[in-house]
Amino acid sequence: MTVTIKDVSKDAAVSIKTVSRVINNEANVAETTKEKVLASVKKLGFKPNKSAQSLRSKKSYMLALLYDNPNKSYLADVQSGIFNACKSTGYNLVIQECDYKSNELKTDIVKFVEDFRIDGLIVTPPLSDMEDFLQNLDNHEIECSVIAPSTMNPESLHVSSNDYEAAYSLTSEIIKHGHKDIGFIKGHPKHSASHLRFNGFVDAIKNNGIHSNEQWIKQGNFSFKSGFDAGVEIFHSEKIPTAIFASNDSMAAGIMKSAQMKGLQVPNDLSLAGFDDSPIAHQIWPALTTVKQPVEKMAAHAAKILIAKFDGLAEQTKSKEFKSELIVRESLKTL
Amino acid sequence: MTVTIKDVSKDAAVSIKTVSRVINNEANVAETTKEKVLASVKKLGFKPNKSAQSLRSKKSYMLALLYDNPNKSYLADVQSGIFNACKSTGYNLVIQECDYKSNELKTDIVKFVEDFRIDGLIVTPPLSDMEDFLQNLDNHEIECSVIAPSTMNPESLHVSSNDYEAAYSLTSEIIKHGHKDIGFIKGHPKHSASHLRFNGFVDAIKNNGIHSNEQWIKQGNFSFKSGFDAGVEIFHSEKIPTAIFASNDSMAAGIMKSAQMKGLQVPNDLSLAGFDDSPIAHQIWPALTTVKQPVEKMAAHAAKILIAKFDGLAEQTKSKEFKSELIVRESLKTL
DNA sequence: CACCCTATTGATATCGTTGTCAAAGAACAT
DNA sequence: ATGTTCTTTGACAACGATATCAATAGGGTG
Repeated sequence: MTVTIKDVSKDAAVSIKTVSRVINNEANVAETTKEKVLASVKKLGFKPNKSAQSLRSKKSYMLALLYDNPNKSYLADVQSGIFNACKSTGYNLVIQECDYKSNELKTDIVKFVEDFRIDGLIVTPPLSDMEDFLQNLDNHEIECSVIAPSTMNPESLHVSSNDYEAAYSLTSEIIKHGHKDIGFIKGHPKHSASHLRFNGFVDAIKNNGIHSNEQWIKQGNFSFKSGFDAGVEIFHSEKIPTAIFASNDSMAAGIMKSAQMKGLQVPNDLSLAGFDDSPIAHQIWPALTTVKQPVEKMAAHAAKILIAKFDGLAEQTKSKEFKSELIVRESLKTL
Repeated sequence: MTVTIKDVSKDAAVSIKTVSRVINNEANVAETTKEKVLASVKKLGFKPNKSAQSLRSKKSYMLALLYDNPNKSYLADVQSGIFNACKSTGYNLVIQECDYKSNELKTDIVKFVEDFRIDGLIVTPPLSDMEDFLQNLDNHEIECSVIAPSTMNPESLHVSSNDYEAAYSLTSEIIKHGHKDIGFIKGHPKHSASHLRFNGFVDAIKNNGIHSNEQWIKQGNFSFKSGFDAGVEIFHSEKIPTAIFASNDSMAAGIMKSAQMKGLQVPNDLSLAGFDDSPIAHQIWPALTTVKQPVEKMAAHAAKILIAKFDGLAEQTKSKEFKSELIVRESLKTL
């Protein structure tokens, strides 16, 4: 019925151990033997039994995605990227939602990994920004690949994006459109991306000789509501900015709502920019000027380097920084 | 180190087979023996090894989610529900993206299930509407639980929502607000939900003695763009409706954009309603009147009844219809 | 009391792989 | 020719659970 390693070994007239060596790409197998075995594998349509491999080798062939991020679109992209990377590797993905504020987080995750014998973790913000959490994983010798960590340990596996540069260039773009009175909504303080984006904004402002108004700089948390609230506050002040840069699209949408409720027209009375290019960016009117990160590619790469570490692939799969892309849409007007 | 069934059997002074019987809830184990074993299991913190179970019992303890749906928010909710249902059961979820238009879909999925020894499938729209696809799974004796199927075979496992009733009552609500000139944007023709929603609309219109204008009824496909295009067409006609009911929120957002570009104010010049209560529904201004389905709960139930079938749980977990909730927001105005 | 039946329990084979270790052969140095 | 090392290969045990089937104990029946 189902074809096993034994069938292959008979067909190829070698021992089962030799077949095992071939399918695991082990060294010291004669080239001719290898070909013979591979031919039989193909002919019989042999697929190694995951459970048996897993049982004997004490590997689960399962990666886990750790997240605590309410952004569904981001999560979907991350997942999609990882799945694609896993597709032909024999690894599977399980998803684990976390609570980054929980006191038991560290022990819970260690327990989770041990209970399910997870081979490796892929960690997303804001968990990727928690030094002690990552350190704890390291102490327990749990392999992981980190997406957008705050500090990039050259030893650890990670992928990052150029948030600082992207925020800098988006800010410059806003300035190029003639804006001098620019507000900024910060992201969730626990996400390192928030600080990178803010720093990019501040430096661009400074280097263009523009003075920033503290009243127009508000703390948000990446949620629509926090953007809305920030907007309400800003539009309540005596003088309002001509442009606002929100650290993500949800908050930008929140600002747009508060502006429209106040009777302000975007972009005529107020220019607006977001970050992430989430679906909402082009589903509202006017569509948002924003920055698109290759989230899916980043996640795929994070998975690839993790798997490469397990399977010892010689490929040049290393930690890497990805470039974002500026997307200028209707919400930004030239003064 | 890791504690096995052997350790438990020693500790409880019974055979390993008896331990196995207890952890699998098999019949014919004396109550006292059972308690003794469970005490040891707890004391030692024993967790059965998935791979070993899987190898011997020829079950993978893996469910797969089949989808071909661009709606990330819907997908995230479905996943989330399934994960919650799996949490304490020992089952894991793998996600499989499909192309419902592919000719090889049927064979690909059968191959996928056999290769990975998937125990059961959870099928989402539009795959759940493809009779022959489902029939093929049945022919291959592949277990599955279907979310929102077009025809509800009482033998099959499924969960459904009351799309027809919800559309009927949302339409009635619009009418109650004084609207008589109402447009409708149909959803993707391959989704049975599209027809249910349309039928609900049509019947509500009829039963309230209102005449529908064919020009205001457009075919969409659930995408933002199709809504936008439909809006452009409708607003191009000599007389425009006072309200439009779009079969989902994305399309409603598309209409809103086209309305705003045409200089029409929502809800003053045009009332709008969507369906799904996706994030965008409250992230645009004015926020959308819509219908919220308990997607997460539905998906969780779909997983539960599937798992119950495998594990033979006696619970009253059966196919079930879930009720939707009407959410009235700013986009609907009383004339 | 002998007999049968049922409920409970355990000894052992088994699932399909990889790990261990030793053997055989090739290659090379002495 | 002999010893040494390295490459290639295979026999068999092991991973940790469940399946099979037989053994035992207890209860009811004639």
